[in-house]
Amino acid sequence: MTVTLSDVAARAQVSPATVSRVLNGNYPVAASTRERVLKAVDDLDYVLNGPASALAAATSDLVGVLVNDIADPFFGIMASAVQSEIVGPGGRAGGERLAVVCNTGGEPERELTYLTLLQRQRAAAVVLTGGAIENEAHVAAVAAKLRRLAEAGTRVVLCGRPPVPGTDAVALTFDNRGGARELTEHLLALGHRRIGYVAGPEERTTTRHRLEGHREALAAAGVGESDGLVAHGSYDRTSGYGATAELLCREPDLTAVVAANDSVALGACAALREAGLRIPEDVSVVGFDDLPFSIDAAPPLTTFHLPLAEAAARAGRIAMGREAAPKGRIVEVRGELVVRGSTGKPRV
Amino acid sequence: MTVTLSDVAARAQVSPATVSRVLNGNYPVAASTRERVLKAVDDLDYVLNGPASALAAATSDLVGVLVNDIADPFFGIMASAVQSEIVGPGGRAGGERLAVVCNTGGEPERELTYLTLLQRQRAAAVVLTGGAIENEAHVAAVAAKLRRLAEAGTRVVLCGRPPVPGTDAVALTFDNRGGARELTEHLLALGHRRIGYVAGPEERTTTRHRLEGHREALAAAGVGESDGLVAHGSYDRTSGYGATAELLCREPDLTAVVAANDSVALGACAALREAGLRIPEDVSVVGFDDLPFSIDAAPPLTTFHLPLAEAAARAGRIAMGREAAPKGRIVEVRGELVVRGSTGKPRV
DNA sequence: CTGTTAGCGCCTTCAT
DNA sequence: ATGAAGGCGCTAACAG
Repeated sequence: MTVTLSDVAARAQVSPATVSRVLNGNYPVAASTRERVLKAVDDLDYVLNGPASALAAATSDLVGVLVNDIADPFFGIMASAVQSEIVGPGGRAGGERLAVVCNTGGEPERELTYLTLLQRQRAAAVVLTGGAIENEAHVAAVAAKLRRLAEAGTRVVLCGRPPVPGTDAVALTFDNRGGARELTEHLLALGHRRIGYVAGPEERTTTRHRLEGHREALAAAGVGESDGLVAHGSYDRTSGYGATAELLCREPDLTAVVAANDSVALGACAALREAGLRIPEDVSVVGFDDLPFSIDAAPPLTTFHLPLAEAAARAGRIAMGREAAPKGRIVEVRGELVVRGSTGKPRV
Repeated sequence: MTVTLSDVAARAQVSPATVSRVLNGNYPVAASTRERVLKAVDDLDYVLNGPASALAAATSDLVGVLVNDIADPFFGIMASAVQSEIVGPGGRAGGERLAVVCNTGGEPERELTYLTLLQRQRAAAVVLTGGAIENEAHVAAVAAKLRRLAEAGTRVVLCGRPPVPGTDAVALTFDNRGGARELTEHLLALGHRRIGYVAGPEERTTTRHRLEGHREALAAAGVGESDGLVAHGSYDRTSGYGATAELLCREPDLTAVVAANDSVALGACAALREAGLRIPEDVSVVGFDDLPFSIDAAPPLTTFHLPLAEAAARAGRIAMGREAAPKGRIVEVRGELVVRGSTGKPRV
């Protein structure tokens, strides 16, 4: 049989209540008593029953982290940072709190399913990372879920996505629009005029904001954009490869490609190389996010650096109530243009 | 107040037990009754109380995944694959089961702490990924913990680490020794004789096995290895950069560098380039794992491909009892040498 | 197929 | 500072 609190109590010759108090450390207990209890715990190799505690106390030490795909470093970095900040009351790392990572794959239903599952677990907090899906019905459904979670005492923080109307979830947004603008301005300044854009999936805030930034820069420079120069795909290398090949077909005179993110940019580079084009001599390429591998790519990627780990760490602290929520409950996290070898003057 | 099972029962005019049965779907219930219950659930926006269920049923739908660092794609890929296979009884993806990702940072105490926390949660299964720490006391402690978990009904699967003596945890091991041997043989066949080795942290099975494979190849070729040609560090780019610079100092005539993994290899490449050496004309470099970014590196990395996602998916299925454990409870996952642009003949 | 009856193991007032 | 008692919300026999 599994050993329970009362077993420990019996062995330590105290009441179960006392053992509970020692274990939770949130109530005065005589030092000598504590010793005895701790010894009994040790002797019996006792481990608290989480579900029972959670049921009785009506709270759990689970923290949900929603990501599109944890295999993508963009999300891995954020998940890691959140995790490092959700240490328990003791303060020791690897502490009491457990991170529940949920791969939504960017699918609306799974996002909702996981939110429900987290609610079911009575999660202490939930951090939603990455861009949101921009579908009216879905946004409303998410808002409703977040409201329920909040009512149940779960703190909700968004990291990398815009605030959800109708909720008071804290939002740390990324400067997607500004970053994209800077990247395109960089290309324009170099003299590029025929610029292709490999966008992410439609109906995503990240996709839209980055594309808007790009268009703002073009408009400001008085450069018209033919729609033929934008191709949508998913946020991965394969998609970048395919979309770029397609773009090249439609517009062989392209001198630059703006990619939705770094992975897409690498796919774009591969496609360009296969078409016999050199980077950046023939075509310049820019990414977005500045993931660790960007600096080691061939050539190193010009991109927009997002402080993912810092932002997610902050999200984690806010989720834990260890840091006050920002004024107005929303903050934009700034990034920074990083110029490397993948961009240069256009060929003549 | 939060709505409970009995509220639903009352509204549907059935007993709580019946509601439980339709919600768990593991017991015959009349279609009409089910309808009524489901409607009540919907009307009331009812969400099951996970801790309460777990307590009553003595099992939870939490699955632990231990990783060194989820920000590292090596672990991210495995965590993602495990996650995709732990769908609940319903079979629908994004199902009932939740993955608890635990970043141990490769620290022994945190590994034990998380194992205890998972035991506390009455996790349905635990998957331990990546190499293990080779410290006698720690191995014994882990073995004891795994035994307790198993006793409590938690299925334990190791993915990428050797079996733990004294437990009957299923182990999917990686062919680290064979892979390293093949990589070094590849270099030897090209004519290299002065080969540096940038190893991972000491006291890790992965580090030791890879180093052993390397030495086997050298020995088989009758090439002596001076200890000055091995440098230890952690499994990341920075460490690879530093260790390579150091190696270069000790042995400027190096014609090849074997790195502990792909990230380390990229760091090595950076260090070599900064020393004015071309890859592979002056120095060849090989990595290990074949992470996605390896193909886009400059130059593309020659490495040893490990089917991480497949292996972890299998680990996930075994952990869920959806796939039978292999004979003898241990299987070696094979990899494959991938020759790319980072290796060539040594300079003359 | 459905209702009744006991707990699951712990936390938490309320006393002492 | 400690003990006693009730209940958190659900599941799992057991009847019927």
